[in-house]
Amino acid sequence: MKAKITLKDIARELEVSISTVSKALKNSEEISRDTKEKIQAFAKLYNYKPNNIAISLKNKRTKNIGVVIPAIVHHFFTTVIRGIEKYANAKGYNVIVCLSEESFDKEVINMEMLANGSIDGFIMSLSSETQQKEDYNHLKEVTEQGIPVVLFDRITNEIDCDKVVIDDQLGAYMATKKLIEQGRKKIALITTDDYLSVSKARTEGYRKALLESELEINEARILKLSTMEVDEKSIRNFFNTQEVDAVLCVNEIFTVFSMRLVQEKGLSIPKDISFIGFTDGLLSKYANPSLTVVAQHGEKMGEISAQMLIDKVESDDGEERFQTKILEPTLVIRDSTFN
Amino acid sequence: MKAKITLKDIARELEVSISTVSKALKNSEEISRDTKEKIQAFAKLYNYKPNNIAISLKNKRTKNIGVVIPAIVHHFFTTVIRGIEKYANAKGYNVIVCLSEESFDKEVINMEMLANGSIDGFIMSLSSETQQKEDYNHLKEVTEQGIPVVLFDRITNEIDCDKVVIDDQLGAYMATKKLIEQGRKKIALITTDDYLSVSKARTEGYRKALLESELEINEARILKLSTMEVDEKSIRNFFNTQEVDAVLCVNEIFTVFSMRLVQEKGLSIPKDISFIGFTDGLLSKYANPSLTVVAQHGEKMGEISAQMLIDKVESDDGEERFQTKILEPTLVIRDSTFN
DNA sequence: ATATAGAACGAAAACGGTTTCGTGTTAATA
DNA sequence: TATTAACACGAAACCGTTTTCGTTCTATAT
Repeated sequence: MKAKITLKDIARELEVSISTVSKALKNSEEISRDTKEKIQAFAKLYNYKPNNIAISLKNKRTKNIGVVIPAIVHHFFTTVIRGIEKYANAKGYNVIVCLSEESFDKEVINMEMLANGSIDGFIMSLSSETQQKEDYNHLKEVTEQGIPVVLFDRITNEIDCDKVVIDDQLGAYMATKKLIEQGRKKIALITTDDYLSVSKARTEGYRKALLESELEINEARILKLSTMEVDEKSIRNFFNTQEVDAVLCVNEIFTVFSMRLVQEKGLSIPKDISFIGFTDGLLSKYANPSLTVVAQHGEKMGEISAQMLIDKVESDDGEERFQTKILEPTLVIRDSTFN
Repeated sequence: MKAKITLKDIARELEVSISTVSKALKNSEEISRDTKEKIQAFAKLYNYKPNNIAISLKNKRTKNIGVVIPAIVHHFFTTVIRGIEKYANAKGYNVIVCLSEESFDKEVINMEMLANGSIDGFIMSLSSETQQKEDYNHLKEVTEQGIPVVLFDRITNEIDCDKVVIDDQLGAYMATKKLIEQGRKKIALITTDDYLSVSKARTEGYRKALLESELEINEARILKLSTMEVDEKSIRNFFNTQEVDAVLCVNEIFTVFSMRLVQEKGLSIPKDISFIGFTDGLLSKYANPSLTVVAQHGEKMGEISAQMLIDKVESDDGEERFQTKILEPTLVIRDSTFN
């Protein structure tokens, strides 16, 4: 086991000072050709690499960015991470991922752990519990300490920081419009409680499209699930009591699950009933029939978030100007609707 | 913006030495009651938290663990991360995730970035390119430096370290046996090239089961895809030329894609043909019909990996004893096979 | 009154770098 | 020959902790 070699080791071995070694390795003009070559050769031979921690301490910059998300076993979030990784890595940053698992407390703990010097900034999406409680003190503290934060997807207006979202309302609006164009009249919406910022916006888009088309908004056709898990009983009951010819769901899982229920009842998709979901993940592509969805462009969202964060981190902090980037959702047409 | 307060700040403000503050905050016996109370009160008031980086430098321990995986948009890997997070967080560790994206070079770069002090140990699964090249020098270097490594799922025998895998051979064996028991005679295998350790093991399990049951092994019934992406043409061609009554696939995606193809041909699942896949993910649960799969227990795998790694990190390094944990796969029966 | 022990605290080294500011040597210039 | 500038290098501070080893002072024992 050959332990890591340090500047001190090189200095001792070559009988020069630590400063000389440091400068030589940075190719400083101050050091003579000969000395530089000698030191550089020695360093290469012993595979010297500066210690990141020491550099972080000196520079007060870790080159780490903290990502706090509610869950990772969700296609959307994994694509966002991928985008973040892509941009961050290219810029020499590492990504520390923490999961809140939709819990407020975990979110707070994770942020506190990271905020004590481990990272240069946060990219995060709020846990459902946090959005429910509307308690954002942990975010306030962090921003007040001057740590940059970028919020994506599940955001809040309570915090002044950069934000990246897709236009959820527009997405739902586009989807609903599409269904209306195809002659659907009784369009259902399966969503979660309004405390989730995205669900709320999507519900608004749905309503807007119906209003515009002078279709009645039948509240009974809006199913609000209190949890993000598939509440089989509620969904089953919904389809047993409501007669609908199209369904918009706020995620993939609700969609494929609903499709199965109506297929069991002998309905044909999209002949008798159409479906549109949110999130262009594996399920959408491989479901049977494949799903028409509102794509959220998670990877792009991750890249933009990372870019905004790193810009802030590396800027000389002159002014505090925050922006909110709103990405346009895209409708990906597949077989759960007509073309 | 109130910047973070340091020991030095407290010392200056309270007119004591830095050492006294440090000791007082750790409730050292050396410091008088009065002084301790005064310092602790002050620290709490200004919300003092020690700087992680400084502590890392001092202790030569970062409380970070590096996770290097080939991809994150894969259900299996996300469940593993979840397991790692769960255990690591409970032990006060943070998880730095790096993606190799199946690339050897990225894997090497990521490891080098992290190996210079950023982490206390690695948990990783090899990229396909690495397994193909069989070049493990980056791993050797890291282990030689005394950095603990735990390999999971995609492992190699070339490296002496702890390992966690499921018994892939057994998984494939169990699955194949199940199909045989149900009267299937012409069982196909859709896999990837053998350089992937897991694919190789699964192929062996498949062969073993057939041999045991004295069924012929028809090499034409084994489809080896050169990439992990869905090679639509090859798969389509395979089903057009081969007559089979059951299919074992090494992942979910191959399975659902194949199911669709045969469904298009008018076959009924599982009446005419059965399917079993690997990985108990969303696709399996929500496919139509739902998938019978060999569950890999990713979350458990992650937990165990984290446990093994942290044990090593925190042990006093007395001896170098490495173990390989082999988890038992489980057959999850759903609707793509008979019961 | 003197030696001694313990209490309470501070100085300084250490972790591994970077960087500023000397300083000694040499060579060029007046 | 004296002055000066350039060159090549080293000392030391600094980042924020922890920790060892004094040191000072007081109180007790002799």
